[in-house]
Amino acid sequence: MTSSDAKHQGHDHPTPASPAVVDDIVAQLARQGYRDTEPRRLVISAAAAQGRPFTAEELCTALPCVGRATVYRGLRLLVETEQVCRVLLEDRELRYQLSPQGHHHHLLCAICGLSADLLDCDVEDLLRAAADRAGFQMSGHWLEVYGRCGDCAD
Amino acid sequence: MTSSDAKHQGHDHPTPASPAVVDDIVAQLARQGYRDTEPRRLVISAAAAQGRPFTAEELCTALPCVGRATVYRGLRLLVETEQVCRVLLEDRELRYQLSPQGHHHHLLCAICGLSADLLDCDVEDLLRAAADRAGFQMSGHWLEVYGRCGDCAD
DNA sequence: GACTAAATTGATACTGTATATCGCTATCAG
DNA sequence: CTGATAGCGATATACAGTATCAATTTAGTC
Repeated sequence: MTSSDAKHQGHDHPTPASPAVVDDIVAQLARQGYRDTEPRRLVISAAAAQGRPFTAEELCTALPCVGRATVYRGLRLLVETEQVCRVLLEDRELRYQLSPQGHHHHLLCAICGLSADLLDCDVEDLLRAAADRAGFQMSGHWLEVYGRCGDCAD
Repeated sequence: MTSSDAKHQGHDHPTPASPAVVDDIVAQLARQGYRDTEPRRLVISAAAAQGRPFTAEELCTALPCVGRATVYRGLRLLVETEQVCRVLLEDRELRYQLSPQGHHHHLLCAICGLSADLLDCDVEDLLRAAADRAGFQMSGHWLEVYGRCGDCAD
């Protein structure tokens, strides 16, 4: 498995974020007019170090030197610029995860929290057709899939 | 269109709930050991009177004589007994809607809030297969589809 | 119809998540 | 260097939903 794999690593402890990843994201933001600041880099770095979807509060705890509001603002910016996507658990808890690959869905392990990306699944067309039949013009959708990953399966 | 149609009526004003519908739900609850109480009936009646997905707070406002906690408890009970299902808007606002038909998904109009049920869409199998390919054992999913209904389309 | 145990209610306090405010600071183009 | 301003952080606030608990209501039983 490589770091470019769709599956997000299942380590229990965050792995240190590669500086290159952080630099890359900062560069993306700079291209859109956003400044390169220390707190923002810390947020990006901490986000990148998570092995699986994380909550905003978890980042706040991991970054006691960065203000809560700044963590939330940073995450919001990363979502808006599509560097990070939001993941919804079954209990409606909102989590985040670094993934710059554009629109996709997630497989979430209910046991260990591991996330894998569903890249090869074309629900889009199916939904659009079903929407058509109901007289709707589809514009978007929200989909999360829950289950057990290989390691946590019975 | 009949009242048993999958599409929920798009009236702007709540239509009075048929007492038969309320009685039916109360009977379902009674079968499971839940008491027939006045506040509970009011919650059910108000929920049934909504033409489209509604929030818990909207019910609270519609029922000033019923305590907030009771409205929330009533809704939770109705969800647990599958008389009402939960709907998630694009902004993550949680809404509810009467629909006793078991598992299904929703088409939500982003303009007028109208909801239609997606009954003839088999995403299940597609998702399960994709999950399999990723080494996951699927146990559930959350899906909402957004768009514009016939009346609100361009 | 009265009685009793248990379910239910409602006022209120509380929790957790997220945003708004606003004076101060850091960034960066010129 | 320097000024305009994006960004910061401490804090207040907003909001949805749950917990608490004494008082009430229900649904059977006598």
